[in-house]
Formats: sequence, C-alpha cells, structure tokens
Amino acid sequence: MAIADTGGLDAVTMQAVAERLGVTPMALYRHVGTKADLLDGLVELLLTEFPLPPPGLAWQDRLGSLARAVRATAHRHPAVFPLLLKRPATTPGARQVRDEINRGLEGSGVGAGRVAQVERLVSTAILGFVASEVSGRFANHSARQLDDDFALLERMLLGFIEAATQGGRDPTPRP
Amino acid sequence: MAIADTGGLDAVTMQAVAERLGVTPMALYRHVGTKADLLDGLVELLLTEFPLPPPGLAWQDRLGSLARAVRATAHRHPAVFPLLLKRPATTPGARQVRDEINRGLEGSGVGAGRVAQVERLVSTAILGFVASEVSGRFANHSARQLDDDFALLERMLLGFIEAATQGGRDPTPRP
DNA sequence: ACCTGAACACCGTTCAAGT
DNA sequence: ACCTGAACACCGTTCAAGT
Repeated sequence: MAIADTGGLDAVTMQAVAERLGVTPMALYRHVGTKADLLDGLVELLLTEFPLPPPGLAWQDRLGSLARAVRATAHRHPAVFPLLLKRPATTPGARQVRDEINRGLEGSGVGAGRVAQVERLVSTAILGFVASEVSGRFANHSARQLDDDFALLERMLLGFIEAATQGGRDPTPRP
Repeated sequence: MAIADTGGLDAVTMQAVAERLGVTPMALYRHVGTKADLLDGLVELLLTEFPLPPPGLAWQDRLGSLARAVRATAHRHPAVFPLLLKRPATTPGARQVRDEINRGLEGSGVGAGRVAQVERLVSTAILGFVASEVSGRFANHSARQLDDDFALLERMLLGFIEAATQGGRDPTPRP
C-alpha cells in the first residue's frame, strides 16, 4: 500500500514489493498466488480502512459521514481506490460498507424491496465521482470546486433517497 | 481499438499493434511519441464515436438518448471506456459531448451560472455507472437488472436537473 | 522519410535446488 | 516451511544504421 501511495499502481511490481521485504521476487509466490491476488489484498485493505459512522446519528448524517469518509480514504490511497470499479462487492470489507449504507436507507424509509437498487445507485454515484477525482479527470479543477461539487452530489442523493421513500414518512426539508 | 476490444487493455502492446500493421515495434515511434500517446488516441477515437442526438427533441429526450448512446458505445469498447476517468475533458471529442449536454441543460431551464456544475455531476454519474458496468463491478448482476438500474439513474438525474431549474442558490432536488 | 537490428532495463512467473 | 538461482517469454524505449 505504501508503494502504491507514493509511486502509483505501476510502481507495485513483484520486484518492488520483494525489495521492500528484503527478499527476492520469487519468494512472494509462497504467500500470494499471483500478482492479481496481491492487488485484491490491497483493495480489501482499503475497504477495511473506511471508518464506519458512529451509531445514534440521523440517517442523513450517517450516510453523509460515510460518504465523506470514503472520499477521505480515497484521497489517502488514490492509486488503489479506482480498483473498486473492477470487482463485485462480495468481499467481507465490501459487505461491511454496503450493510452500513443499507441500514441508513432503511432508516430513511425506503421500502425494503427497493433498498438494494437504491444502494447500488447511491454507491455508484459516490464511487464514480471520487474515482474521477483521484484518477485525474478533474485535474483542472480547484479543490474548492471539487468540495462544492461533492456537497451538491450529497444533496442530490439525499433528494433521490427521499423521493424513493414509500410515503411512510414525511420528506425532511433540506436547508 | 480492435486489439483492445478483443483482448482487453493489457493486449494493447507496442508489439501487438506493430504486428497488426506488419511492422516492427520500433517503427511505431515514428508515428506516436510514446505508448501513452497511443492510448490518448484510443480515447479520442472512442469519444468521436458517440452519436449526437438529432435536433428537434425535447431536452429530456436529447439527454436521455445521449446517455444511452454513451452506454452503448461503452459496451462496444469496454476496455477503453474506463480511461475516460483518467483525463480531463479537454480534447475536441470530449468538448463536443460536453457542449451537447450543456445545450440540453440550457433547454431545461437550468440557470446559466449553474450549467457547468450540473453538467459535471450528471456526466460523472453516467460515467461512474457505465464504467462500473464495463469494468466488472456488476459482474454478478443480470443484464436486465443493469438496464433497470440505468433507467432509474436516468430518472434520478432528470429529477435533479428539474430541481436545479427552480430558484435559489443551491439546487435542492425534490421528489 | 520511414523502417530495422541490436541492445537495455525492466516485467511476471516456473521450476529445480538449496537451507 | 521458506527462500534462491537460473531461466523463459515478454514489456517499452533508445540509438545508430540501413533504404
């Protein structure tokens, strides 16, 4: 992970990892099946780094703080984060995050039958924005502009979630 | 592009391209500065393949048909599409698409001062979903499920755009 | 102007051999 | 059980040399 953070994903070679460990590249194959496995491990490490929001918050704040935590983690590991687009969220770390989002959505009043689809769209919107950001698509934009964009994205998603509510609760007015 | 479509991005090597052209790898450096330049060319080729929607449609249909055209192009070139996350949309091909979206947004009544930001969020949401799709994140989902998700994404974005046409400094989406 | 041969410094991965 | 030497089939890229 340290190699990826400082040198990018291309710097994560079997030789670089081996050198970091004071060992020859061939020795790694005793501990990891292939280089793809090593990258999978990196992604899982990233996922377990997302801090889950404290309980007791309103669902809006739970989801909002999780979204911002994901973004902060991505900024810390810009090379590894975009790999999330490539793998189904089936690992323990991925499920942990998805379950947290689902709890927030249930708290919002989204019908149980629609939670999975809403979760997919909300996750994908956050993932797409943050992956764009750390991958370089917004290289010409200021940090201030990106913060504004992200705040608007959060509002868009809260509005979407409220609209997906089955009328069991009154939509909460947003500031 | 043909090599990328059939073998993935990893198959796009200088040697593979050279062989396709009946030439040695070194000959390519007469026509392209570096391999990164070659990939840039691939992305630009992809961008110019997006069919722009016919004029005369309502703004909702213009934006919708553009979104679906982008998705169809991504399905045709799944290896190259995700590279869009890595580059600022500053090339002629990218500008062409962005201008088209901006025209749609202006038609919707979004204030001129907010078109750029709304465009960024709408583009990013589509890009994020489609890149996830072609990169493998939804590998466990059926084509039918993904079509449904995409249709819901379109509705979410139309709702967001409509909310952004109402007054106020902050476009707050409403159901 | 365009292409090639030879060469360099890397890659991931294997296999038999060492401790 | 864990590591290494040697080797293989690749990479991108350069440079001088060829036509």
